Amino acid sequence: MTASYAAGTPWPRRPPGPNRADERYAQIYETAARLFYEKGYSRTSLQDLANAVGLQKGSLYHYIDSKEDLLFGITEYAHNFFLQLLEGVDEENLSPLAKLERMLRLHAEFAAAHFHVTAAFYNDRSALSEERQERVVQTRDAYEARLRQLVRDGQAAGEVAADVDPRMAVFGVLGMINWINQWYRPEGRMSPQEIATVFATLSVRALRPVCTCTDGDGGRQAPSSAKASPAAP
Amino acid sequence: MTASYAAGTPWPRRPPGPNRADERYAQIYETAARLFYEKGYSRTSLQDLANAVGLQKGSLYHYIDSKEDLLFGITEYAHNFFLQLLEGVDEENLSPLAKLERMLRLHAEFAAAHFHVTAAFYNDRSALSEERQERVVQTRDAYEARLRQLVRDGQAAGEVAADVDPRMAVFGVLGMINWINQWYRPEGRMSPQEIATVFATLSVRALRPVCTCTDGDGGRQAPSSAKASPAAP
Amino acid sequence: MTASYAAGTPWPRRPPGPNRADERYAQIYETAARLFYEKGYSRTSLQDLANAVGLQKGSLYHYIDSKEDLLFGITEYAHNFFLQLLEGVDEENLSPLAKLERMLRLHAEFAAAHFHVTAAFYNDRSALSEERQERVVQTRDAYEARLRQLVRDGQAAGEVAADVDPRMAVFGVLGMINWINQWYRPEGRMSPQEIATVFATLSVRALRPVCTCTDGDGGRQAPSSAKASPAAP
Amino acid sequence: MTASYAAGTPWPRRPPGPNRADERYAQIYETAARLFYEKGYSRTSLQDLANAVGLQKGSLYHYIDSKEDLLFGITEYAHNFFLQLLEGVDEENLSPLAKLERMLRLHAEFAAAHFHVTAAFYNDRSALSEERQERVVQTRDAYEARLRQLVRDGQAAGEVAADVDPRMAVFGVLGMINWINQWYRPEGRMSPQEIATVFATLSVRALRPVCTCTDGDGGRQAPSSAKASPAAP
DNA sequence: GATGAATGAGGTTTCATTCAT
DNA sequence: GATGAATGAAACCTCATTCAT
Repeated sequence: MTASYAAGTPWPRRPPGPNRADERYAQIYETAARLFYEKGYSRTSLQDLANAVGLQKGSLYHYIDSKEDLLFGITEYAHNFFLQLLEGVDEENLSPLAKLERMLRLHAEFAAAHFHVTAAFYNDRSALSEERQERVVQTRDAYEARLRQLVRDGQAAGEVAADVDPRMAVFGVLGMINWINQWYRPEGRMSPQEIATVFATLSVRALRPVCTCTDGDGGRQAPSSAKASPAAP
Repeated sequence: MTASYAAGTPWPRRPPGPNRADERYAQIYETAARLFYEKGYSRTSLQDLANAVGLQKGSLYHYIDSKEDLLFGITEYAHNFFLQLLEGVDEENLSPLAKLERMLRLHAEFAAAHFHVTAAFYNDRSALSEERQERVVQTRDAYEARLRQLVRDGQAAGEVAADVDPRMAVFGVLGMINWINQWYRPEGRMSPQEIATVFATLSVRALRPVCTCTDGDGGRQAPSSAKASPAAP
Repeated sequence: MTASYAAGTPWPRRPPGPNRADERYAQIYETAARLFYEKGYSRTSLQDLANAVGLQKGSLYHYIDSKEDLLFGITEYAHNFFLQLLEGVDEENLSPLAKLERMLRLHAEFAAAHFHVTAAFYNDRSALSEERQERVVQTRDAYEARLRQLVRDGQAAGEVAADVDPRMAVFGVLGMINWINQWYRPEGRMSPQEIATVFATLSVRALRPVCTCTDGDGGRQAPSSAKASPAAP
Repeated sequence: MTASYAAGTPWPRRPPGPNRADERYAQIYETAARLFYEKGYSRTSLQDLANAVGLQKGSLYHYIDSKEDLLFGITEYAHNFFLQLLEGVDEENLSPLAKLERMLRLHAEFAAAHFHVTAAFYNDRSALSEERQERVVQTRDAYEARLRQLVRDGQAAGEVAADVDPRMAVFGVLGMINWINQWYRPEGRMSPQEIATVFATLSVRALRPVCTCTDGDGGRQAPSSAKASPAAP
């Protein structure tokens, strides 16, 4: 797997061969992703979509069988990304934390580059059929399990602080990344790759063992630590 | 402001005086928050809500004027929390990073304790009227600005690594926290306070200056740093 | 079972208790039965029905959950009739042919008195869900099997001509009766009971052993018989 | 008219001359008849038909001008049969009851051999234009009138029981025959001709004068007669 | 306070039909 | 002859909301 995720045309096509209608498919799915991002899946009507692509409402049904197909097609894009990510990363010969960092970087880059897609993936999953939700959830769970394992491996290797709770740590770094679609704008200052680097770095810093030396007070003055008792009830 | 956020009955009441119907208001708003969380605001019908509280659909209109009122009431709960958080934290005499850590801890505790509320706040904001959205966004922006300022202050004080981008850092820690509603379950192993402590700690560790000493390998093995060139195109 | 089939209000009611909306239910189902009879189920729109009962299209959904419910409710009327008919007739102490005649008479009377219902039952069954179709078909088959058995019993008792094929005979008499809805009009000359008597009599005459005596020419001039060779290919 | 009805290619053709596309016409009309039989005219879409014949929906319009054309073409097949039947039977020199038996036999044979056609003819007539319906109804009425006249002639000749109501008798025998499409299957035990013979025989037996002699108990034990008072309320 | 009938706008979907290619 | 994109009307259905009781 390369650093960038760019499957050719990710959207479903009905006729298998090359087809001059492929542009329409892409146009429809891309517009749908944008509208779902802007208003939410349920608040986007097919009338909205038809208007945006310049078709009649009914004409959309040449390209889809149901509105849910649109959402599913979009979530499949993300789903397939995670599947590839799961397969790809183990091929490389890296330390656990390096692997983790690599996965998070790729994930974050994808989350920014395809923020419409990840927004649909996370916000409107409940609009998919039970069956389809389960598929998505299974892959998501496998992905999270892989990340947790890397954290544990990193702890065994001394790369990750022993007091880190792998579950919490993974929830935390995923939150950072999956939150990107809430604020990212393509016209913004930073590219998806730059954002990915920043977040991968922040994640690694959060996980690494706490420095205990004295030449610098970074570690000492941390105003509280994981051992700190929780705030008063 | 105390460590825990617990405004008495946060839900709106139409008749201003005390009223034996207050329970109904609370029941309706709490049930709505749960349903919105489970299915999304738009996919939850007032019939669903009426069924869940044991009323007829029409009877709900004794308690609300519109469906949006429910969503607004719920988001107001979060909104008011942020307003209080903004006011409260400066009263304390703490270093910037300590203040930041305190805000994040309170925020995270709220995010877990009221995960239904924060989910509605972030996922269904686009269903509010323009006017109401703007109000919410303004407060959110003020909150984020305050956090960024604390990061910058921390950098000035040497508590926060100089190479941290305040915008990215704040987006990152907010993502961690606002993601809590995606995985938190009240019946889970950790209490909101414990979760809050963990995330506050992780955040602080991510922000603090990188340790450069040699007595310990925490710093050396960081597999990449913020200066690392982004992944290849 | 009495000779006439008159269950009080045959149409479904949602709230179980007595209800002032029962009239509406009856009005809607009766109008639906009439419209389905006139134009067929598929060619009758809910708009047609709404217009006919003076409601808005959407208001019909207070009384039904789907258009198919209307068809199902109507076919249930016939379905229940056949179930009662199956149970009821054996209680009487009659000869096989007398029982058969009694069932056919009751069936024919029902077919005329409720010609809207039987028309829907037979013409639009394919619009019901698979599940519901199967239910109906099972009962229909049980009913036909009972009639065939009565024909066979009649043959054993010498009441029915031995050369009669029970399957064909039952198909024939059912055809007679189920065809009633094609021509019956309530304002016509004959009442359902009169029609039922005529058809029961015709059926019995068709089944009885052929007379072979000579005092009368009834038997002799039958222009062909079951033994006649089929028409030329 | 021969005993079997087999007009060469009954389906309409647009280009009047002979044409290698005739097979397509036949295929389309026959498939349509089958589909209409299985699901009803209104519930069969042109997409269903196109799929079944291996064409695209739009391509059907090379062969038809409208969906109704298909139904009309099919009903015309039956319509023409009845016209031929009306013309043909009087040429023969037979007694009234023999003529009647002959017509019913031919009708029944047609009804079985072309059960798809007769099903469409009777079930979906209401989907034709007013004009076309009227044409069909006129022919049907003429046909029924001819049958009634034969019954009356048979009564005058003493071949048919005097107490038979010609209208009812004709409705009855037509019901038997027109019901055939509800149960006939080509792979069944009996051929259309055998079925036709059975039903013609049953009809004749039902109509003939009741035997009043004593050598045999066929007549005496008829459990009720046309004079019997109708069943109790 | 509560009901439930009724509304009316708008949602997703189907489908016969047209037409440029 | 055949395609398949596109249309537009109309279908079934949902639902927030109103209101007389």
